[in-house]
Order: sequence, then C-alpha cells, then structure tokens
Amino acid sequence: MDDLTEMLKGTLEGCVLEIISGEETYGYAITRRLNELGFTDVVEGTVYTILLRLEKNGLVQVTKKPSGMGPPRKFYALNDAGREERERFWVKWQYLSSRIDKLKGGGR
Amino acid sequence: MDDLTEMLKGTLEGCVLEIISGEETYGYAITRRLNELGFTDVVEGTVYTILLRLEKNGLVQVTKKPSGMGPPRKFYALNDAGREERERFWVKWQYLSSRIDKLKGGGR
DNA sequence: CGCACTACTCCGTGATACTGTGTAGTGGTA
DNA sequence: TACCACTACACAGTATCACGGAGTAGTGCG
Repeated sequence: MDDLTEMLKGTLEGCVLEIISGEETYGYAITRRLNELGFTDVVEGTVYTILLRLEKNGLVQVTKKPSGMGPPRKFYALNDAGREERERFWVKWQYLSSRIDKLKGGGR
Repeated sequence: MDDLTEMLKGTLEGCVLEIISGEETYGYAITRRLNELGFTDVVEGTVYTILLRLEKNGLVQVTKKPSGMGPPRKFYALNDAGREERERFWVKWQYLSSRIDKLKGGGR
C-alpha cells in the first residue's frame, strides 16, 4: 500500500487508544501490533510521539517495569479520560466513514 | 460533531476529487456540497487551497466562466491524471477503513 | 568483543486543514 | 445614492500530526 501517512492523521492516535484499552502494553509492542494489523509502515518514532502526547494530555496511566529482554518498558493503561477520548474517537470515526461511504455511493 | 479537521487530512482532497468527477463544478459550490454531505465545518478557504493544489499537481482542467450571480467562476473537471488519483484515493480509503473496522471489532 | 534485538527519546521536516483578511461582482432596499 | 447580503476567489500565516534520523541503553548470542 502506498503512502497512508496523511490519511492516518487523527486516526492513528485513536488506534493506539484502542490497542491500549485492550490490555496494558508498551510502545515497542504497540508498534508491532499496528504492523500486524496492516499499518505496515508505522514506525517506533511515530508511536512514541503519540504515547508522549497521550501522557501529556492525561489520558493514560504509565508504569515502568523491568523487561528481562532489554531496557525497562513503559506500560500504558487508559484512565477515565482516556476511555472517554476513545469513545469520542469511535463516534468521530463512525461519523466520518459513513459520510465518506455515502459520498462514494453517489452522495444522495 | 466536534472537530474533525485532523481526521479529514488526506481524505478531504479525495472527497473533492469525487465531487468534481461527478460534474464540472466550482469552488463555492463544492464548499456548499461538502457542507450538505455532513462536512459542515469545511469552509471556502480550505476548499480553495485544495483546488489550487489539484491544479498545481495537474489533476484538473480549469475553465473560467462568467456567472451572472457574482464574480466569474472557475470550473474544475478531472483529467486522466485526476481520475487515476481518484481511483488511488478510493483504494487507500478502502484499505484504511477495513483495517480500522477490523481493529474496532477486536483486531483478530 | 561485536552484533542483533529490544526499548525509549528527541529534534527536525513535510503535508494538510484551518483562520483571517482582503478583493470583487451582483442585486435588493431604504 | 448608500448600504448590505450573497456570491466567488486568493493568500499569508498557524497548528497539528505522522514521519525520518540519530542517539542512548539493556540483554543475550556467536
């Protein structure tokens, strides 16, 4: 798939929120998960900027744990604000995708 | 619907391509059409920057016509490159939306 | 000891939608 | 005439976001 970066703006953060909501996890693993899910070109640098942003915006709770497989990991879990933001994201996604699909189908 | 601007990045241009592909039209009318379609916050300034970009990238053919209802209008129509770009846009949209929906549904 | 893999940080870049302001043409109305 | 509303386009500046690249560290394997 050729370049999706522009299309991912605003949605990738929501995807990360969704992944975190499933289980407490960390940056490196989130990147691998996104790659598995078809977001093949998403790299670590991108995910870490999103995670720092989530932390700065108070949407996640962060816990540092030793790894055994390398440096310590920063585990992320959604707090209440994070769960609300995740809800808002899905509402927006639903809204947008329905409008786009309507436009595709003739826009009537 | 609260702010969709980030989510629109990369998709709004495709929407404009789709609208133009339906009929030769002009900036002001495209803005109204987008508003009707549910992209309520999209304003003229945004549409004109997209149209200028499409023209600069050689995806449209432009024809100036007098209006009778105000200043002359610049009508836009897709050329071959524009039709190809439109195709690529829908392929990308299909790819992205299917991945996101899969993630939403549990990501398996 | 070097290399691969894991794991995080940070600075800069490019693309995009948006904001605000300005210009201009037409028509209605007081 | 003077004013306003609606139509129609242009452009400079801003914010946000994903990404690239480089660097730092920890573990284990040959």
